[in-house]
Amino acid sequence: MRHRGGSVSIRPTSRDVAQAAGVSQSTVSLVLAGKWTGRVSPATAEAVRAAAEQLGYRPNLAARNLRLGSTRTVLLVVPTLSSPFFGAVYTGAARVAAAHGFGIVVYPWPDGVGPADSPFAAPHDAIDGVLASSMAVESLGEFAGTPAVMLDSDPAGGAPTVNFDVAGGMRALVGHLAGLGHRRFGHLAAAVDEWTFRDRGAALAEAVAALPDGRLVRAETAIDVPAARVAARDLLAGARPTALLCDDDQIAAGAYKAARGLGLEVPGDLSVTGFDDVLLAEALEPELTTVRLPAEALGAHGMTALLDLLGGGRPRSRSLAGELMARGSTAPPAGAAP
Amino acid sequence: MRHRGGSVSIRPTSRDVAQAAGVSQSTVSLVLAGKWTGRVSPATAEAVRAAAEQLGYRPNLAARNLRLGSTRTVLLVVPTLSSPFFGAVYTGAARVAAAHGFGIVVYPWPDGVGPADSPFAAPHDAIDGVLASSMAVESLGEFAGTPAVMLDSDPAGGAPTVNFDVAGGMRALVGHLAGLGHRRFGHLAAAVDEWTFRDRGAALAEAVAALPDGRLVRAETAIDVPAARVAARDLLAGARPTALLCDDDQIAAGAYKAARGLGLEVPGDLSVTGFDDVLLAEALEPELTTVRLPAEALGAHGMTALLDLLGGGRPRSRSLAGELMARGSTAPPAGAAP
DNA sequence: CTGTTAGCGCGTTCAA
DNA sequence: TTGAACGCGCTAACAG
Repeated sequence: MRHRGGSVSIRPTSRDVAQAAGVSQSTVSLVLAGKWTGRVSPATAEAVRAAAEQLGYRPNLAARNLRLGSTRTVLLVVPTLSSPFFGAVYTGAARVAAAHGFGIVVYPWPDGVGPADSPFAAPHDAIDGVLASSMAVESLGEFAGTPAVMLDSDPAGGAPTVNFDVAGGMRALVGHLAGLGHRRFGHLAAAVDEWTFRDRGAALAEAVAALPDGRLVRAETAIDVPAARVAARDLLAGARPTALLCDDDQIAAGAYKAARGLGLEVPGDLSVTGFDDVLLAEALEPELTTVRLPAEALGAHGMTALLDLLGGGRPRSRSLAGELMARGSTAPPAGAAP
Repeated sequence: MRHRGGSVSIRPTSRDVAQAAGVSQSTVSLVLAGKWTGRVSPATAEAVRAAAEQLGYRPNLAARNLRLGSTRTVLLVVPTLSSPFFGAVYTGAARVAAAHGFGIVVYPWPDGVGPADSPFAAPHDAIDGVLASSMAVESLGEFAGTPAVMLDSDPAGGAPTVNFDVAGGMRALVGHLAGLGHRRFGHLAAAVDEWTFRDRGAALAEAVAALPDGRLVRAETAIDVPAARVAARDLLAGARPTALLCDDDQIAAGAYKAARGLGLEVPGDLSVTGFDDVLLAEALEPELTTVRLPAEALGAHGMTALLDLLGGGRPRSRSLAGELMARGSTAPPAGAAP
């Protein structure tokens, strides 16, 4: 609703600013775009700024995007918001994006939701690029064709990738445990068909096989505490590993419960390790030996690669090392010589 | 890379579709908008759909938004992504939004970051409305003027609000503990100046005051495990409450550690309660008695209210009840008669 | 130094 | 039943 004469509750356009400043629309555009030096007199430039300020003018993004064909916005696609992990990824990515005048917007895209579900619910292409974390490149469906960098995903997808060296992390864990004297290992694997978990499993199997007398049993579980508890109980009831390596800190929490349920003490009777080092690791008791994955660096490197890609470059895939966090949940096996 | 008859894989426009189908642009628009009944012959409509499908046409959002003046997108502003809580809020909001053809995009806006930090980093106004969770309406700054619904925020802000009945939750907790025989309470409060925590503290003080012989001591802590541990230790070293009510599950995790550090058993020597019931509550041992806050319902009701607001309505503020989850961390105080 | 002009791709009148 | 023409607000050429 427009009120003539007095104040206007309608959003001012660049034309309104031009009119108020007594210049043309293009002059306004130049001045507000910042690159007017030597093309507009400082006096008129100041007049334009004043008029814009006083009118509370802010450019219409839709129009600007339409004209420019780019939005300086990238989409961070994550499988879920229910893990603190992605908060860190966002923070890292947003920091480098902001330094380049880019914005990041987060789009949780749970697996198994087809693109057909909501034709206009996704930001489609109001974005310049996609940063996708922890998913297969194929499940990007709708965003196919948009420049994309995959995070924590299968490097065999064709898109540039920034990953964690999860294999190295697993080897570090096994090395740590073997150094403590462990030989009989259990693997509580995440029953999720993702690259990172496949890689973890393979690296673990390899590392144990390389150990003289190394033995490994394996069970799968969903990534939640109750499921992990059941899976751990079943595993421990059969074989009797002295160390249990869990694909995720949440799974480790379930393993704790199973161990206590069986009268086993952690770490006295059973060493337990996790993976990720999210908030859970330090909340548990004893605190969890795990591998810290540099999630913030993942986001930052991913955004850097995407910026490179958008600029026409061909960023190289790379891998980020994790860090072994040795804490209270691991100890020499019972009866081992110190 | 798509190879089709040697043509370049440039994004098709509605004009391309029109040309391919042998009709005019407006016909394409009508057909794809779904409102063509009685204005376009079924045969041509089908031809248009086929052409669009075959070309992989998808409308340019920027142009559509410019023309329509609305984006059918709302922004969910959250203070952090590092809490699983907001994942649930998103899920609830997204479900309702999708049912109405709206999309939701998440924008993490940490407290203390001024709007001046990144002129174009925020989605500004490429949105129809804002759903802001767990923040003061004043800190919405940049989005002032956009239709907004506040979630889990101070109802005194002017904007429509959807909140949790945290006061009721606290009363339920106190009732539960008092029923067990507790009279001396400790409050580990979150040192965060947010409505929800102020409300929790007030409700707790009131409930304890209403109890014959009720006593309450109080300490503040940041919301993380190590800080909470220190605060809890200090509190327990002074007064000797038999029950410790924590403003958050993470704080409760720290309290567990402090208790064990002092040789106190939970719940034998000290009952502990949390608030929120996020993943931590069931991972701890013993499992945490806490108040489950219906985060998903919060998001859903908030989105419903925002839709109402966008439609010109005046949604009423409302409050959602929490649910007491009595688990293993609470028991009668030592020496109490059963 | 500044104003005029021409679209970006779409949805929606108006005529045919 | 369909097509031609217009304009959303902005920016980038090109004139003046």
